Amino acid sequence: MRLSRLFGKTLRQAPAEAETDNHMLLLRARLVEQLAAGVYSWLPLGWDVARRVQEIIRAEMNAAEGQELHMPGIQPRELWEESGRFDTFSGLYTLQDRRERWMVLGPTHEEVITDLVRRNVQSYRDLPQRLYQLQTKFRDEPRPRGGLIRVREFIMKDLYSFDADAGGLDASYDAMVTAYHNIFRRCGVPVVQVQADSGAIGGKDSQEFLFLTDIGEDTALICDHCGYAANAEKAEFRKPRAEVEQPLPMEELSTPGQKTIDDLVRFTGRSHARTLKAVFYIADGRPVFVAIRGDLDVNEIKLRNILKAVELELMDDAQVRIRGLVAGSASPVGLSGMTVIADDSVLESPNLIAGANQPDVHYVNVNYQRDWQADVVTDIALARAGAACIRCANPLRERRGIEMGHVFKLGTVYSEKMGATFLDPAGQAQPVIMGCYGIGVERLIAAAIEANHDERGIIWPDELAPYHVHLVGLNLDRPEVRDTAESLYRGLLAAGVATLYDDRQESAGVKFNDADLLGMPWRVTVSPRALERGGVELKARSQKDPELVAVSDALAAVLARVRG
RNA sequence: CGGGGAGUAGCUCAGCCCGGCAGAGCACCGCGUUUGGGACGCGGGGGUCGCAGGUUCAAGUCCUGUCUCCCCGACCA
Repeated sequence: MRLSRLFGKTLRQAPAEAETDNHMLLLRARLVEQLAAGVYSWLPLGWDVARRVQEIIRAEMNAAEGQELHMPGIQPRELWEESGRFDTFSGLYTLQDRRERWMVLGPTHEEVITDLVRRNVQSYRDLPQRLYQLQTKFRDEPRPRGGLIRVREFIMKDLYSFDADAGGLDASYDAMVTAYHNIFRRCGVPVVQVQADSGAIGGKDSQEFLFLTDIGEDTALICDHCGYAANAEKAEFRKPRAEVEQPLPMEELSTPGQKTIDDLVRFTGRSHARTLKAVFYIADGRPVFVAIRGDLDVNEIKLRNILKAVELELMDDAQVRIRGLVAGSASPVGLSGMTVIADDSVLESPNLIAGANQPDVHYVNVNYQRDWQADVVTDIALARAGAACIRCANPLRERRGIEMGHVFKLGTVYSEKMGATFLDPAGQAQPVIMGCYGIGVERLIAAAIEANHDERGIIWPDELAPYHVHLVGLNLDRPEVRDTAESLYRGLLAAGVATLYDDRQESAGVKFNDADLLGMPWRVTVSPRALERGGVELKARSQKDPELVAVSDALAAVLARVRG
């Protein structure tokens, strides 16, 4: 490709909306252009990268016995009602056709693939199946952000596995995990595999592949000692033990003006772990009282899962008053009329300080079971940096990360609801056991740039580079330069090397800066200065200084490096 | 949805407080001189100042409404 003909000129200044390095580089190099919030066009150079990423994904999916197919973006609402997700999947794009029939723009394809499988799989002999596609997804995100990091329309690789038994699912899942590591390695993006919450997709086990970076919107907790790693949404940890004491009689304590846990700690001189924190939520319209030890915070994802709630929000002041709760001194003691969820930290923590549900009064020596009970006692605590690893008790490290891929063991949640069954060897109908596995292409490319750039521009990993050689001609008005450059260009093309030839009438500075910005792995410079020294210059994007190769050997030398 | 910020040329922004000829740099076009890390001279093209309404002799500037975009949070894969 001649750079003079390439659609889209590089930008010296990034548009104001870009804040992260990858976003600025995507825009400056003209890989993408924004059309609306979270909606982007791929320009030719960017689309070339996107195609290469998709080819890597295809190769790895095929190697893992995946079969590619392609499903519709427009899906009938009824399918989503069958799975129960029409009302629960937030951000679903819906539309009506001319006969006023409701349709959904697919944000994911569990429903459609399960429908396909129930029509086409009858016997255990038809299993396993691993079916995937590279397809455009639509999600009406509450807040698109970070350039390509969170968008409303994007290409996703989604593979769905169908197995006859749990062992089959494990094999499919493991094959995908291996393939994912291969994909991210080939794209130059380091990842850590973490335990994850399965969210709106459903199912039991799920893991995410996080690219650790300060610009990430997820939080990972990592144990460097034993290797435990989990998304903060899911992370478990060993809670600090309470002091062992005999339960003492519960008493009132006058606490004028003391409202927060911190107030109580200062006022009483007791530690945070000796207090009981109360938080109130509305879960799908129902009031919920949550109690947790004062040194811990509520993990709202865990809480939502316990409640099986779609919407979970903190009560506002008016609702708190209506329910008869006293903010700042709310108490589970004597509480009735709402669901009470307690973190298991309260079980073996005797003699806590809790609210008394009257202003300026707290109770001391509150003990679970004797003084109050919850409807559910379980782990609903949020893990933080320094918390003790659930496996080995060493302190966890907290890092931000971007979710590059997510794998789920769905089990039979969809196959049971949608009647996707097969006959086992005994002739019994069984629900198909499913898994699903997703990678976002846009996000992967953004991460690849974030992980592979310097202050001058992108440094493409070999497999993603839209061109492998960036051929720079300086002073192309001189015949010996032009002839050498043109001849090299033709030679590279004939040898099948993807080459971007900067044939513009621009100064050396402009051309070198664009070469660094665009980030092709190899730069070949043809100039009067180099020719006088008997050759052309060859430099890797990652190297500082070029080497000189003889004109007669130039083509062979470049080919050796590029293919090396 | 809550909080904050911004919409003026393709990009970055000034002008708005204090109403009075729409500007700069980069980019673009022409001519010439240049060419090893974002050259220079001369000449030129490009704007319903997000949109609607209002106030005024006069609105980019003041008022009201509205839309869009960005950031933080909520939420979400």
